[in-house]
Amino acid sequence: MERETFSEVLINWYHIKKRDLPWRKTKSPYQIWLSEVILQQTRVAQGLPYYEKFVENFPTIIDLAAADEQEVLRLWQGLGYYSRARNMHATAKIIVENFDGKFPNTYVDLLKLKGIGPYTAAAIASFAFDEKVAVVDGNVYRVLARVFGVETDISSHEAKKIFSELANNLISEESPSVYNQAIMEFGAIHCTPANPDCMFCVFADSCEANAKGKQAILPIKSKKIKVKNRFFDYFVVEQNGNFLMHQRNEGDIWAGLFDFYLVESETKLLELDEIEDAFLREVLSKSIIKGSSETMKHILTHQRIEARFWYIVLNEKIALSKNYQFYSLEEIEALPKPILIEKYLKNTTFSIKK
DNA sequence: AAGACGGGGGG
DNA sequence: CCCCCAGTCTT
Repeated sequence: MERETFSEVLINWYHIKKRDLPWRKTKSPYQIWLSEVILQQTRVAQGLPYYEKFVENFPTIIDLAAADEQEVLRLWQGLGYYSRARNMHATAKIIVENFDGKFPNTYVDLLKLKGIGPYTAAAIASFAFDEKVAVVDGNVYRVLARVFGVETDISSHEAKKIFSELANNLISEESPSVYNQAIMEFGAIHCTPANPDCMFCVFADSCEANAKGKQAILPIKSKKIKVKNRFFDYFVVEQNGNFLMHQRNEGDIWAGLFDFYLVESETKLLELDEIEDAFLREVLSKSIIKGSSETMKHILTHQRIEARFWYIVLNEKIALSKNYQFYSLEEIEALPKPILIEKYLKNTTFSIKK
């Protein structure tokens, strides 16, 4: 296929079929950046309400930079990959404080910012500044692998280079921005992972995968993720209507989010007499056990968590450690929390007496 | 080059 | 149950 033909056909398709999405109506690099970070590894349907919330709460990069990280994380709650929110917040501060609030306007400079990798730099550079640089995301891998019959393993080192070069050869000279939108839109709603609509495809006659019936195997992806089992016994310690929580550290899931006192096992949920944790032993000796929740399963891409929540009421004073603190239910509402914790709180009624 | 990092939706 | 999603960062 001629390159002119590919981008022209694609762009013609796009003008007819594109969805009406809010970040396509702006040239604001801030709003485009916001949408791109939200949409990393996230579907439009899931990200859309978050985009609206962020634009409403933080209309400008100044507002975002001025916010507390906890506030940003709370707004991000439920979207996952929380380092995206923390990196975005840190980058907002850098742009406001060091760059006088002006967004870097080239691919190369954008790439230097935290949380902005090759995909997002290309997206911002083309959408906001009309730079001719091709985006390469999961949609682009799929569309190009199928239409051009590229069988390079997309999880291999060389794939990034091969697909990137191909995409940059195909990109429209006149409207690189529209081309980038178009190829991703085409991958998202027409050339879908499962059941692509090849029957009514604008590339039906030229697509390699369609000719050879290889839609199901392209793109080729070899990497398999290992799933780790984890068992969480959470201790929901109440004292005078307040609950013990702390902010999770980096180096594990949910960094920066708040949860209860956690005892983890690699093999099974624990019974109370198996608890060896010294702090918890002391807490238990001074508490009334109100009961435990049903086992809750929480599935992440790379982890399968079984969790149980022990609700206990602490009657005596105790020395706190590890950045733990008591919070009222009202304060807890404002804290950023993992969905697992949010679900537990939602399904539990505490009989609090003060 | 490989692993870590969330949560939801579709088949 | 398995796969994928407008990827990036760390080791």
